[in-house]
Amino acid sequence: MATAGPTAATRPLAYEIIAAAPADGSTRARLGRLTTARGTVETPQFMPVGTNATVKALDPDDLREVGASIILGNTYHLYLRPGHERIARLGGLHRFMGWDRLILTDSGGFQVVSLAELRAIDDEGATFRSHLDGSTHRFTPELSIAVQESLGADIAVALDQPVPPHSSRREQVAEATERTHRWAARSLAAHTRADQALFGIIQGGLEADLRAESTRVIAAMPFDGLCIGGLAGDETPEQRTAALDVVVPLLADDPRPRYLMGLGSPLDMLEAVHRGVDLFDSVLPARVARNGTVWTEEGRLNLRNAAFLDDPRPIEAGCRCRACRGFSRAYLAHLFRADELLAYRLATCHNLTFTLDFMGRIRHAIAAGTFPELVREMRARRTLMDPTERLVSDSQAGAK
RNA sequence: GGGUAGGUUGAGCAGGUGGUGAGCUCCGCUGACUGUAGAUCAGCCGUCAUACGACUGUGGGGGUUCGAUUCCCUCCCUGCCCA
Repeated sequence: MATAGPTAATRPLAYEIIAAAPADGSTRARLGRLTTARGTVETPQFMPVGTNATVKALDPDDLREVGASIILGNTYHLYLRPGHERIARLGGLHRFMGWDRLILTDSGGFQVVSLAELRAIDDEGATFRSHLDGSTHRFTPELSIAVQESLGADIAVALDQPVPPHSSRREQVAEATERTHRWAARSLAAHTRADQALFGIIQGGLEADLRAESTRVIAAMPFDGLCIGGLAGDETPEQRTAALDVVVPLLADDPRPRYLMGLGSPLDMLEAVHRGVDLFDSVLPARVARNGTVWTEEGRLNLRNAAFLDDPRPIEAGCRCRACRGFSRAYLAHLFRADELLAYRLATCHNLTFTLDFMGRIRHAIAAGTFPELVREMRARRTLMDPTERLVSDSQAGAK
């Protein structure tokens, strides 16, 4: 059992390792509990993304029902609209959106990259134009922290400069990673809210030595948690694994939670947990749901496919979600074709339930000491949850 | 019954005033989506072909012509107006 830092009692966040990775090296998966004044989060855990102060298509009751204990908010988007100062005046992000469990706000660093065409970046900060109205804005580590303190997230994240896994030269990776380090230090210096945790981001791209260096630099700083950035992009599974195999061993004796930013495919998360990751976030389950794809133990289903128009079965027999409790695949298929709003809500509820329950299975397996077996089982089944695999054939889908 | 405007690929349209009509939007079919500018995007959507391409197609029939969606005759169908 370890707790984050010698002053844990006064820290805004405590991380307790409930079950450490076994000494036999069969897996680096571990069970943990993250505690803040607002509540606790069992890890490994998945955080649904609620960019615009909402997890698209769901309300807070839905979120609690699917089992979310922490969600992600976005500094960049909320700063632009409706404005962090307005949210602060209205009582903070939790009150504004009616969510009383944990919120982690992303720093806006990812948008610096995803909005690359609009960007001018230097050591001081990142300048970009709003995607909403074209107005010019400048993010600095200090502003990102100030915005996140205004929003009142339970966990803030230091501004970083992510590097796309591919299409980047080593010098670019090195430059962005070093800048991320300087920004990390400035973020810590700018952070003032004692009731808010702050996570730092490890970069380094796919360069092993840069990853290692970034891990050492960020881990040496007094963050409450460590994010692993720059993955969950267009890297191969092998490259992602290699990066984690560089980062996590260097954190072996570090008691803080490890958060792999952006990963959301169940099997991808399983593999990352296997390599020692505790937290994840991704738009993937919610986005694919809105676009008609739902995840099941048997594989992926695209509810827009004609095969489901006469399928009376629920998305997944035995699933506890509200979609599976009350409706057939045929009904969902109809709702998607009719562009009915209920389709998005039900499909999102299902995929988030599936994802969060999947993480629950992972936690139970770790607690039971059977996680390596779960990994073997899932690898063997290679279900359609994996975006790269297709599990359900049309004939199966159309079975009566 | 008379007049008038029309019948174009599932639907709705564009186009074409004698010289090769497969163009658009829906619908439909399939795929993609991983720190959300995404209830979005991409491909296909007459027939055959993996593809290159080939063929067919402008309501039906007939005529004129080297050649007809276009000109002529006739029939059918639809909207509107008048009886």
